[in-house]
This record gives sequence, C-alpha cells and structure tokens, in this order.
Amino acid sequence: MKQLDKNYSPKDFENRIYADWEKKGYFHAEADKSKKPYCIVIPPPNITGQLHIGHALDNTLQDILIRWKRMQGYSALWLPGTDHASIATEARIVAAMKDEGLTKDDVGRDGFLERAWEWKRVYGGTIVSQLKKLGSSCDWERERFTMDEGCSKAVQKVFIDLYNEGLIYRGERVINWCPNCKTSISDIECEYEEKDGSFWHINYPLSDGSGNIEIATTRPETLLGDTAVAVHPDDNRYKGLIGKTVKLPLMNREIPIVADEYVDKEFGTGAVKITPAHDPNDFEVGIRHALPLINIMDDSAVINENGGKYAGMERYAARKAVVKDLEGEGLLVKTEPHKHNVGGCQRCGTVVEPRASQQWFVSMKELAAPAMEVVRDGRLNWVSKRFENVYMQWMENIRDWCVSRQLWWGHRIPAFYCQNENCGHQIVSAVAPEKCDKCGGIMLQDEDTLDTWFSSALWPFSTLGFPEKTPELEYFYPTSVIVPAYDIIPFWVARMIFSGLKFMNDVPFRDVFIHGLIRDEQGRKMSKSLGNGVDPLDVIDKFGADALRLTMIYGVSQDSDVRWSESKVTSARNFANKLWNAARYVFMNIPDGFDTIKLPDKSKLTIEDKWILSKFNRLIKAVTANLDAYDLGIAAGKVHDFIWNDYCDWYIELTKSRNDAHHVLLFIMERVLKLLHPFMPFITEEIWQSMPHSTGATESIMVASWCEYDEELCFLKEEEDFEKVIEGIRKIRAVRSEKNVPPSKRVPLQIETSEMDLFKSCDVFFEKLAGCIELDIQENIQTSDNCTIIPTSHARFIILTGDLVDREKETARLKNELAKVKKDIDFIGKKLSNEGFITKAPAAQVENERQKLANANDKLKIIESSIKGLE
RNA sequence: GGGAGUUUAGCUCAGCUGGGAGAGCAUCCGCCUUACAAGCGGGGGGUCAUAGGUUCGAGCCCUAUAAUUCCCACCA
Repeated sequence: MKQLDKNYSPKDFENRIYADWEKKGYFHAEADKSKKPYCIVIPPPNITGQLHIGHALDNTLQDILIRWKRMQGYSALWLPGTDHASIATEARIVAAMKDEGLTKDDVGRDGFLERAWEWKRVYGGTIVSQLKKLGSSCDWERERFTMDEGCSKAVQKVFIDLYNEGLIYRGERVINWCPNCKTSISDIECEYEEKDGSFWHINYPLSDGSGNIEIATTRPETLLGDTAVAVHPDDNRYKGLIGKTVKLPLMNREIPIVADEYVDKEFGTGAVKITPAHDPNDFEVGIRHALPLINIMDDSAVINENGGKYAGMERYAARKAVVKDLEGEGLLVKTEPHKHNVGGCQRCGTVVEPRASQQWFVSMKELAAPAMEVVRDGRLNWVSKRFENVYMQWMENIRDWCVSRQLWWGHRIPAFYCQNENCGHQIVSAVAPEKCDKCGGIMLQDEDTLDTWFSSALWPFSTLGFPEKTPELEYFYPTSVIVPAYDIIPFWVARMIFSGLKFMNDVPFRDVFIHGLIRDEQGRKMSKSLGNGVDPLDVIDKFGADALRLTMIYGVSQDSDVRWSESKVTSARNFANKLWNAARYVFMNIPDGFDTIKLPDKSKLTIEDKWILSKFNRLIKAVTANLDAYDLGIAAGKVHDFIWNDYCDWYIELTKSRNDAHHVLLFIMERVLKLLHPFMPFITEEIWQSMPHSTGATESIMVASWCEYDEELCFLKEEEDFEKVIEGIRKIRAVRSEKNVPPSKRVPLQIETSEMDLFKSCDVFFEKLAGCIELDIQENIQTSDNCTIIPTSHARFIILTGDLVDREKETARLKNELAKVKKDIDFIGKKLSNEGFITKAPAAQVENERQKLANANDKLKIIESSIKGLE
C-alpha cells in the first residue's frame, strides 16, 4: 500500500492511474451473457478537432454513466471513435495544399485522398489522447472511424437499400451552395443571420410598350437568370397583365407574366421576378409554369456564360454592375434599406448561394413517421421533455435531405452512370459495373461523396458490426443512452433514430440525455473568433481532470447551459484537496497491523457512528436515484456535501477524541469513494489504493461494486437524537462568537434537559467542539447571576464565560428569542386553527405542523423560565 | 412570423408531485484548534421580474406584461 503525499497534486498520479487502468483492460467490455448490457456510443469527435470544453462536458457525462453502470455490474461498453468530418477535413487539406501552391486539381482525386489519409494518420489521434487525459473509460480496443472498412460497408449498404426502396433519389433541385467550400450543403448546415441589405425596385418594361411592371428584389444580380414575373391571380392591379410578356432588362429576353398564389399581394410591389435556378420558391413556381431554368453562376458564385456581359464577374461585383446599369437605363425606381436574413455556410460562414443542381436526396416523410412514433409510444425516452418537443417539431416539418457533397473526402456515392449520351442509364451498386447493362456503354461512378452525417447516422450500429450480425450487435443494440449537446439534435440524434429504426428495426438507444453548452463568464458561446474558449487541457494541467469534471456538473441541472468561471474550478479543486486531506487524516490514525475494514458489532457502535452510518446509508439511496434520473449534478452535489459537511466537518471532528473510530471512518471512506468515483475517478482511485479494504474488495475502485442501501444500517432514532446535540453545539458556538469569547477560552457548561442520557453520552463533544469544560447535566438547574442561557427545544445550555454578564442585554437577547418562538407558535397555531387546512391538507402535513407546534411550545417554556431566572 | 427557455442573496446557480427561502463564491467578524489557511467557527445580505388569478396555503400551478437567451421558418 502506498502513502498519500502530503499535498494533493493531481498531476503526479492522473496519467499514471489512467495508464494502469488501460493496461489492466478495465475499459474493455465483452458481449457477456452473464451480465446485463449497458452501452453508450460516443458522439464521434472530428479528426480535425482539438478537445474543447464542450467535448469535456459531453465525455464527462458519459464517463460518469459508464463508470457507474460498470460498478453496478453491467457489461458496460463505451464505444469510442472519430468522424472523418468531410467538409472540415477537406478544407484543412485544401488550405495546407494552398501553402504548397497546389490545388485539388493539381494532385487529383487519388493524390488528394492519399493526403487526407495521411492527415488522419497524423492528427486523427490527437483528440483521442486528449480524451484519455479527461479520464474517459472508453473501450479503446473497439475504437472506430466513420471511414473505416466496416463503417464504409454500412454506409454503402444503407445507401443501396434506401435507393432500392425508392427512399433515395437523384434529382435537380435548388440547394444551398457554398461558393467557398464549393459543395452543396443541407438545409440545416445553412445558418441564417439578419443583415442590413437593400431592396431594389426595378421596372420591367412590358413587351408591348404599354408601360412597366415594377418588381422588388434583394438580389438584383439574379435578374440575369429570370424566366418570368409572377403576380397573384387575384391582384386587381395586375390581372390585365397576366399572360403578357416583359422585356427582361439588360438581357433583352422576353419572359412571361404568370399568375401564382405563392405571391404575396401585400409584400413589396406585389410582383415578383422569378429566377427558378437561384431560389427554391421560384424553382417551384418554375415547375408549375414550365419555366426554363437558367443557372447564371459557376461553383464559385461567379457569373457564367449565361449572364451575358456580366460573365466572369463575382456575384457582388455583378450586383453592383447590374444596379448601375439599371440606373443608367432609367429602370431603377428606388433603393430602400432592408433588413433580411441571409444564409451562411455553417463551416466557413460564406453567404450561401441557392443554386439548382443535380443532387442526391433522402426522402424523409416515410422515415420520419416511425421516428416520431417511438417517442409517442415510449420506446424511446427523451430525458428532457423540452428537447423532445424540439425533436418532434423538427421531425414533423422535415424536408428531404440533400446528401450529396461535391467533395472528395468521404464515402463516395455508389452510383454509376452510362456515358453514352443516348442511354444515360444509372446503376446503384456496391461493385462497379463493367459496362452498361442496357447499352453496353462505359459506366463511370458519381464523383460526389456523402454528407458526413450520413455515416454518423449509422454510428450506433455500424460501430457494433452492422451490416454483419455480430455478437456485439446482438448484445449491445439498442444502446442504452446517447449523450449529445442540444445543438446536434437535428444533425445527429434525429438521423440516428430513423436510421436505426429502418435498418435495425429498433431504436438506436433507449434514452436521449441532452446537455447544454458551456458558455464563457459573460454567457457568450465559446468560439474561435471571440477567442473566449477555455482549453480543457490547460484546466487539467492547472487543476486536474477531477476538478474539471466536477466543475462541469456540480450544481448544474440537466439540460441547461453552464457558465464557465475559473472560481468554480478552484472550488472543485478545493473539494478534491479536502477529500485528500481527510483521507490522509483517517489513514494516519490506523493502528499498526490493521488490514481489513470490518464494521464493529452494532452494540459497539456509538451514537455518532450510527448517525453517520445512517446518513450515509440514505445517501446511497438518494445518489443512486438521482443517477437513475440523470440528475448527475444533484447526485454529485449530495456526495460532495456529505463528504465535506457530514464526514469532515462533523464526523471526523467528533471522533478525534476516540482511538477506535478508524473502523467506521474507513468503512465510510471506502464506500463514499465509490459513490464519488464516477465523478472524480482519479482521486478516488489514488486514495483507494492507499487504504485497507473490506474483504472482497478489489485492487481498483474502477471495478469495485456500487454501494447498496442496507436496512441494517438505518438508525433514524439516533440520527434524530444526535441532531439535537449538533444543534446545541452550533448554538453555543454562535453565542461564543457573538460575545467574542476567544476560541481558546474554555467555558464551564451546564445543560438542563429531560434527555439526560443523550447529552451525558455526548458530553465530550461539547468539550471538544464547543470549547466547554466542567459539564454539569441536570434535569433542573438553578441559574446563577453571571450565566449566559442558550435555549433550544430540547435543552437549556448555560455557559459561564467568566466575564461579567450584562443582565439587561441577556434578558433582551432571550426576549428576542422569545419573540421569535412566539411568532412561530402564532404562525403554526393559525394554520392549525384554519378549518380549510385541517380538512384539506394531507394528514401527514397536519401531523407535521402539530409536532412543530409542540417543539415550539417546549422551547417557549424553556425560554420563559430562563427569563424568569434572570429577573 | 412560429416556438422554447430563463428571470430567486453582490456573482454563479439549486429549490423533487404547491406546506414557513438554500448552497458555493464574494463580503464582514474571529481563529495558524498537530488532515486541510486550497482550511475552521460565526454573521450580514432576498416584497423569489411585474400584475392579476386558482388554492386553506404559491418561488412552484394558470393568465397577461416586461426583460433576456435560444431554436425553427425565411415573403422575393
């Protein structure tokens, strides 16, 4: 057994302990039929990522659950892995190549992928090693990657199956295009922000020369791709114009005026330019009226050859030029300032350009229905009802998911197209077809890859072996709980649910335990641009991983955001230090030769032993219940408070005058460490390995068994009695402090009480903890002139400070107390004489009030007689 | 435009199905009491956002208002 160092210095043991756990294989979980399964799949961090404070929270919560369940005897698997993060990683590699003066086209697809894999090899492990610093007890033997062979197979199978069922289709739609990332992105990857823009009113001359129709737009450059003007069919202003044509300014193209109910008569001029290739609504209008589609921009949002003389201009340059030219032609009616929401790329922030193109889509309606049903029928439980609503609303309004990306790093779409122009046959297949089975032409694979989230959606089963029917998949699926932040509910949680139901015929997890985000001290989101991020590794370095972990959950309830402040970490570290020193104290009082913790026979237990044992026993029950309900912060708080307040501040102090207390001290220490272990794994292990144990206890706290409530250790009467002693000590201390009696000064104490046995058995505590001497405990005590009287409901404490007592002041103090008690009695009395309360309140409540009244009356008598004694 | 959350001590937050308002930090007072000054003991500090309502009883339930944060939609 090793000695604990004098100082708590987590740096000295956290890494060593983690390596030891890993070496012993404690993190590994098997499909062990003799145990119950418990499984969490990690939200796979991006290989581009550095561990940030959000990961730290996310993984702390998971580690708490996994460690707790492991201790409860489950085969607890925490399955780790990383995400290839197609856009993010590709952007990094493109940037790195740019430094070398190279582009994607220079190195080609294969060359690019080589670089990407190399990048993954070099940097992909960074975040994993950082997770280890945090104490994450993942089964690293089962670590997966979204682009490893198995996950890729799963992706391929899912894509093909969905295609064969008609749930994946290819088509031309207006999608969100990022001109910087040069790829399509899905609707939820587009983030809107309100910006100041302009509303340009433009006259479109009627072809017949009879006048103009005025339209208004926020994106005048799209005029180049207009193929109609739309008005509302019931709009009297324009009824006569429907069916006529206008001459599109600058382009000299004749385009029709069509009637469509999509137009809002009240908004703008009531006439809308229609650009089907660059606006999703216009696209729909275009379909209804069979309008041509004119794409006017290339993949960098530069005007292409369809833009006439504007070709080659960047979109904002084109906008300026178009406005200027319209002005020149006298067609610009006016320019109004206009606030509107502009969509930006989630990854790079570039303003997204809606653009018609051929893309692959997952048809969502059919998949979404069962994903909502499992929530309604309770097969899948959202711990947070608030976020259940978010999920349900999102699912109800779901639209088809654009899954193709014009990127190279990712799962390539297993679709092949016949290159014969007259054929154009399309095959979706796991293996490349030799030739077209219709015309024998050459088949080439789709150049595009899939949305990163497509593979993430399969994570709970692809990591367990799907599409193979592995023992792991059989045993651990459905997983137990998923633990994501609320900001990835649509991206990830929702998609896992419908994917799991579709391909595994069951929910991917039983519970969804959503957590909030960590914000900075001003409540702002942490971000790179603000530079307000907190690096968890710095925190670990300075305070230790245990302190970091406790900081993130202590006093935090479920799904609320956490406001970061270093003072919280300091508090958490101070708690660790407190525990450390308590352990040192307990251990230094173990007699030589003591090797096994064994609780003494019940008859040998003192009242304070029973008090702490009983309190601890109830703590087990409470903490376990809180964990069951995912109230991790509350659970941690209770263990924290027990250790600091009950165990350290009272029990240790109470037992300082005994030499046989090590039994109970160790008994509680051993067990409370177990309750704390899921939250603070390192310090609990370090202390655990420095102490003797009960029989059957193991070499590591990680694999020790969780505490169980024990009926035998329930001593409610002693608990209640001992609280009376504590109350007395507290009151005496308070009065001493109030009267400036120096702590070193011993004062004689008399206790007048009807519970003489109780107080006699506890006399030593008044000496040690309240600085009293010469204890005299009687049923009736005649008070002398210079005493200070301290009444409680159960006793009258009389101290002689030795100084002259100001009798008037003393009387005033007691009268003050008397007034308080009278107020109490009055209050409770009113309640009890209230007809409504007696008849309608629960009986237990009424009984409770009666008890309170009786206590107050006892106290009243005690105070009254004290005052009488003084007068 | 639709929806959700938050509002409790100077700060950060607890407060379970309604039964006399809590913690930590900060502050003030007193202590180096041989586990811990990263500590110990004690104190002060709150018309629980506002206005109504339900109830014997409201921080908690209902309605409205205000402030604040966020999500969704995206009418050009």
